[in-house]
Amino acid sequence: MAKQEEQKFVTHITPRGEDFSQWYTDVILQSELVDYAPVRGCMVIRPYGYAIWERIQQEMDKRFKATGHENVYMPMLIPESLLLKEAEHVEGFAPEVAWVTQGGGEVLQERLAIRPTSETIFCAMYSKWVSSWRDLPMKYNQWCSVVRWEKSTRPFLRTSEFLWQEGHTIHETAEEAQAETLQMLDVYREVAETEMALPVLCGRKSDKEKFAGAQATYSMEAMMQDGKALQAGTSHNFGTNFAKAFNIQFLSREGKLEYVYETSWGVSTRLIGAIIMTHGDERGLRLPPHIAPIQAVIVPIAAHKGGVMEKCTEVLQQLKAAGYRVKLDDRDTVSPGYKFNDWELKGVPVRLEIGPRDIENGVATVFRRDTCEKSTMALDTLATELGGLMDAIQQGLYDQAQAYRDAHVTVVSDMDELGKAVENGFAKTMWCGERACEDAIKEKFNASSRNMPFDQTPVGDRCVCCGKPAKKLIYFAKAY
RNA sequence: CGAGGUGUAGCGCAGUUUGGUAGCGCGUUUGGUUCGGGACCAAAAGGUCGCAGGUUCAAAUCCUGUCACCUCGACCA
Repeated sequence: MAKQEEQKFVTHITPRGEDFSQWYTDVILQSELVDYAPVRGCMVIRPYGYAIWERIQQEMDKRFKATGHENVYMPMLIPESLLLKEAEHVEGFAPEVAWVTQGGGEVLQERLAIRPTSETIFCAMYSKWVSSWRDLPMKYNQWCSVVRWEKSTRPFLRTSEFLWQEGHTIHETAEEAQAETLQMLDVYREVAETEMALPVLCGRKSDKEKFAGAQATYSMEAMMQDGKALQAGTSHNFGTNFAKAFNIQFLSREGKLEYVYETSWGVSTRLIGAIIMTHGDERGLRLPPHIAPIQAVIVPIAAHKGGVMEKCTEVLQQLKAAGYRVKLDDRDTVSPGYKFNDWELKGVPVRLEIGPRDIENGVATVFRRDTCEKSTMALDTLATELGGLMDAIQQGLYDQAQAYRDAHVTVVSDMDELGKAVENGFAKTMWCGERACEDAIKEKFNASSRNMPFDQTPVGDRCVCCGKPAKKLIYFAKAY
């Protein structure tokens, strides 16, 4: 296609290569995922954006249930005294907590925190609910929003209030808690890879980067198209830290009073940001078929002509019956060309054009969003052929993202190389395990340690920063 | 909190240097013709120029103050 023609499609989005932030903002606003709220640092999630979140919820929830978890709901307001019980936890969250100090015209005796996370209130309830080893494990999850008063915000990636899921579990033994921690990280990885087509790097966080109050934090890290890292999900093992602070005890099989072992894990609407910044292109979003709220859109051509709308409706019913999420764009106020661009911007994986010419030939013109290629498919076998196409798009997006990620991970062994590597991706390197070296890298390159992968096959024997004997294989990157 | 920037129609902006009738593009409304890659013609609606003072015959424009938002740092999923 000629260059000028190509340009026509994207006149209203800042080209991705020029200013990635601006591209991101243009895409999320113009595809009607979000709008800015009249509240500091908050966003409004519009129907199309929320539909993506619902898809993620469905996929996650399915797996939570399958691994024996149940959904509950905890209050949004947490008494200050409760929040203060675990010292590290308070220290970590205090600066970004929002407080309620009065209600109904009265000043409260004890101010209430708007939850920045719900460990404390889950702990308060668990201490009440557990008395015997027979009560364990307790594996609860909640879908809710939390508030963190961040200094700077960006839709989906960091907002003052955000939607998420937080699982909180308590167990009889350390081994069980560790297994739960790793299992849930693996659930996240599996959903990210198979449903969202996001390749992720899983591993353990350094002590500097771990969750406030955790014994160990594990994360999955995704790479955005500007080379920056996005922490896409975390799973924490608290050991007995919180149990001791909140006095969550049970009588063991041996009749002894013991503390429970606790975990928590969460993913947020940040995942939507990850999908956008991983798969998006010059025309806007590209949604993987598995999580796309609309998998195929039917655009009638010359809709006023006899038989066109009838055929479109027929195909709609046929595909719906086959289990696809399909939409017929029957707006009569805009031209087909406008619709093409509109749905491409919104990332719908497949577009079916049906006009007089197609009907005459018994076909639909099929446009796939990932490659922007057009072909035709026979109308009578459309429902089955579409399945193969969806799979190809799902896989294509994953492969493309993985190839990009792999091409932007650089193995480095000294600080100069590390500095260059984090300019356009991740640095994979060796580390002595000292906080001082992480601080130095942060100071020098504004990059942080992402995680230490489970596969610790060394790429050297010296710390990239201090040169002392290395203890860990680790990733460094600039992060969102 | 440090440094920079921006506030004019629903959105994006011009106008501010040199004070003098409030402008443009997109969108919206109505009618008509169109419909295989962001259609066209005609008509119309839409503004306390962020807010408060001041200077002036006259302020979007000059002066003072103030508020909000954005970008980059520090902090974070």
